[in-house]
Amino acid sequence: MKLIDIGEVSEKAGVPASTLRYYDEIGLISSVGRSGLRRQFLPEVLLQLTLISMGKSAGFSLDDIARMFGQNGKPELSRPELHKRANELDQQIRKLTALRDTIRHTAECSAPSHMECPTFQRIVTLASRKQQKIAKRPTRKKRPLDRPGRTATKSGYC
Amino acid sequence: MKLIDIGEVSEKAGVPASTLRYYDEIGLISSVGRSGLRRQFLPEVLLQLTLISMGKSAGFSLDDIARMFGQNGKPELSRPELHKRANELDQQIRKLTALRDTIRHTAECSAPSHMECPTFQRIVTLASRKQQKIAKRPTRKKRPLDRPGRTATKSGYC
DNA sequence: GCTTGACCTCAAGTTGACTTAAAGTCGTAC
DNA sequence: GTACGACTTTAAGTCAACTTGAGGTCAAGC
Repeated sequence: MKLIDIGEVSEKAGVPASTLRYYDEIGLISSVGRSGLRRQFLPEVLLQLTLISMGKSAGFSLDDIARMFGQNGKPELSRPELHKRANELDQQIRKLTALRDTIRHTAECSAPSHMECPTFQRIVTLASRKQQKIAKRPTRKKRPLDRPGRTATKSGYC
Repeated sequence: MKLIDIGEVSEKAGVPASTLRYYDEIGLISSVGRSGLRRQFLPEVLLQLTLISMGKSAGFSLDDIARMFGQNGKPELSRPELHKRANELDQQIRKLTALRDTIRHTAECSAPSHMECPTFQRIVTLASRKQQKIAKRPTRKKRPLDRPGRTATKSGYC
């Protein structure tokens, strides 16, 4: 089993060595030895760092991440707890999708203030409504949010 | 135009009044008047707060959020910059989707350590690979990531 | 043997986003 | 007219996640 030292990990993962030291210190990753003073890691640490990066971009705390993928290799969280996390992620993905659509829309929309734009309002309120009730919403014919077709709107912007 | 005061905004948006004051102070939202000492807001502040919440859960800073949806109603960012933001969000959505699948998988997989599980590794590395090259990847028949069908894996876990 | 560069430790500093505390000010109900 | 409760201001405190700085150590190349 080949060990890689901190410099290489840092370079391959694109994570500063100081951060790796910090992660090691808090037990999020763990070095398996030293060569001289240099920390050495198992190759799988790269996979862990990918997970950490994904977790962070989802807004999880390092603590949460550690609990989800314990450095021993087994999650500390129970199966239902993990599923709960996954479902929360689903929620968040919907939020981000709405935000993306909103941003694309504001980039294109000619309304003087997007707050006045009905399409804009629709995307946002629709997204926030989804937060509350997921289960039973009437399935409708979808059309792309940022190009709402030919239906004229009151303001005429979109 | 009906004004709503800070208490009501706080309650309706589920945001502490102290936070609203803070947002007001840094110019992320703006109160339009006072009744006595109480800040009063236009109803559209609720929409703004929804946007702020979405932006935050995407990891944007309050500064970024302000720049994307300026309180005047017009974004400070240029069209291409907005599209760039939207594309970054697309990236992030993919990341979160991979993370969700990974979590669901670790919840179900029986491997003693998920680091050893080939399915796990596949989800994660696939996700991180997507970060680099988006444009030209060969389109393949998809199958759901966490139930990889009948193909036996080396370890036999998944 | 000496220098160099990449690491080390430990403590302290930084940043963003708030929260809390203390002391004050209104409008309303009694 | 006074007590109450919901607000106000300002300054200071908190928290996570790092980063920085100072001073030290080690292996390799000259």
